[in-house]
Amino acid sequence: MGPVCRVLEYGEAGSGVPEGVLLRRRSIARGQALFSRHEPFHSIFAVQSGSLKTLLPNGGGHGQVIGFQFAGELVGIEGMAEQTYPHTARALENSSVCELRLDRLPESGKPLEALQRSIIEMLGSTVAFNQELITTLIHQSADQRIAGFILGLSRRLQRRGMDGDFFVLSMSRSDIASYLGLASETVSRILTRLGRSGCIKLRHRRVRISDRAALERTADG
Amino acid sequence: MGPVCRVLEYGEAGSGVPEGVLLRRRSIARGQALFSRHEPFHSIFAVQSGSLKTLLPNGGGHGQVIGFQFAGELVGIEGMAEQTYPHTARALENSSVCELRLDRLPESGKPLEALQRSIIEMLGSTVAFNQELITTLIHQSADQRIAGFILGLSRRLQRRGMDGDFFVLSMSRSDIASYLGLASETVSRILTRLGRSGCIKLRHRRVRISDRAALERTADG
DNA sequence: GGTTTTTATTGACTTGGATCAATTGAACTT
DNA sequence: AAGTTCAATTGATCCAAGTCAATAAAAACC
Repeated sequence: MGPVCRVLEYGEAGSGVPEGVLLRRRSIARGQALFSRHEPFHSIFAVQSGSLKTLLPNGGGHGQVIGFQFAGELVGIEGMAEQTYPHTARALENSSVCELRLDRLPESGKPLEALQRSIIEMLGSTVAFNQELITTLIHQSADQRIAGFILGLSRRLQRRGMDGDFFVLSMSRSDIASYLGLASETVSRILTRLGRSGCIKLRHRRVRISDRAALERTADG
Repeated sequence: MGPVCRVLEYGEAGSGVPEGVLLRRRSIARGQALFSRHEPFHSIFAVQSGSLKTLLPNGGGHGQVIGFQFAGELVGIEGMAEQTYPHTARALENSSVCELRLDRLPESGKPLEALQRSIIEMLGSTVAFNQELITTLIHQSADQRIAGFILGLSRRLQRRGMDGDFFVLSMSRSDIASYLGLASETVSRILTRLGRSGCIKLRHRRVRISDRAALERTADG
C-alpha cells in the first residue's frame, strides 16, 4: 500500500468523520485551473480520471510546465510547506479529482502522525524525482529526453494498471517542450524521427511503443 | 524562528533526553563523505561550520552536483522518505556538523507531530527551490545562471549573518559547472568576463561583489 | 624549497538545438 | 460544410555553449 492510499484513507467515509467535510469529489473541465500559484493552501487532490499539468506561470507566456499528473496520482502536497500553492494545476482534459481538505482536519479529531508520515514520504520522493529530472535536463540530449519521457509515461500508466504500450498524449507538444526544456519544433522533429526509426508509431497524439528495447537504447544514449 | 531551529530544538540538551543519544557533534575533513547514496537513513545534519556539497554519483566521473550547504543549513532530510539517502554528502572544506539521530527518536518518548510538521515545511521548500532551479536551468543563459548563482550564495550567507559582499567559493569550478549544467571552461570564462565588466572582483576563489545592481541586471537578462 | 598533482584559464573549432518562417492538418464554431 | 482558430510539421539559418588542446597558476606533497 503506497503513501497515496494511506493519505486517502484519512478521509474515508464511515470513519467517524461527517462525509463531505474532509473528502469531496470534483470535476474540472479541460483548461480549467484546480488551484493557482499563491492561492492559500487548503487541500491536496488525488486525480481519479483524466490528467493535469502543474506549472509556474511566468508573466505573459504559458508558463513553465513542472509536471504532469495522471489517475491515481496526487497534486498540491507542495502547498503544505508555505501554506500557499507554489504552482498552478490545470486540467489537460475533462477530469475528476478527489479533494482532501486538510484545513478541516483539526475538527475531525484524527491523529496527525501517520498522515504526516505519508506526506513526508511523498514529498521526499518528489524531491528525489526532481533531482533526477535536473540531472536528466543537464546531461541528456533532446533525443534522450524525449525517449525517456515516453518511457516514463508508459511506466506510470502501467503501474496504475493501464495499457503501457498504447496511450494518448493529453498534453500538447509545447507542454512537453516546456517540461523538457526544448523548443516545440524540436519535440515535433524528434517524435517523427522516433517514428521513422521504428521505435514508436505516432498518429497525432496517439502513441504506440512498437520497439521498447530500441526506445530504451535511445534513452540511454 | 525557522524550521531549522525548530528541528534542532528537538535534540537540545537538558530536555530530558540523555545527551549524546539524539544530538552529536561531528567533524568531517575536506573531501570526506558524511553519508552516501543508498546508505540506510539514520540522521539529519545541521552544518555548523564549513560547507558541503550533495551529489548523485553517476558511474565513473565525479557525479552530478545537486546542491551546496553552508553553516546553519540542513542536509539529509530527503533520506526520511525512502529510508535511504538519495544522494551523497561530501565536505568541501574541513567542516563540523551537528547530527540529529532520528532513529533514536522513539526511545526519547518525545511527541513527533511538531517535528514532522517542520520537516514537511523544509521538504516543501526544497521542492519549491528545486522547481525554481529547473526553471532556471531551462530558461536562463550561462551568464544569467552564474550571476544568479553568485547572488544566491550572497543572500544565503547574509541570511546567516555573514558577509554577503565578500566570500570564498569553497567549491571548484567543476562543482559549479556540474550544479548549473555547464562546462567548467564556460564557468571560468564567464567569471572572468563578470570580473572584466566590473560586476565582481575575483581572485582565485575569493569573490567580492562590487556592483550588485549590475550583477542583478545580468541575472535577469 | 622544489617537484608533482590538481585546478583554472584562455584559445580555436564544432555542433545541437533555437529561432524564424512557411505550410499543413485538426478541432471548434455557427 | 465552410470558415476560423489553434496545434503540429518541416525547412533554412544561426549562435551559445560544448569539446579539444595547450598553458598557467595554486595547492599538496615530500
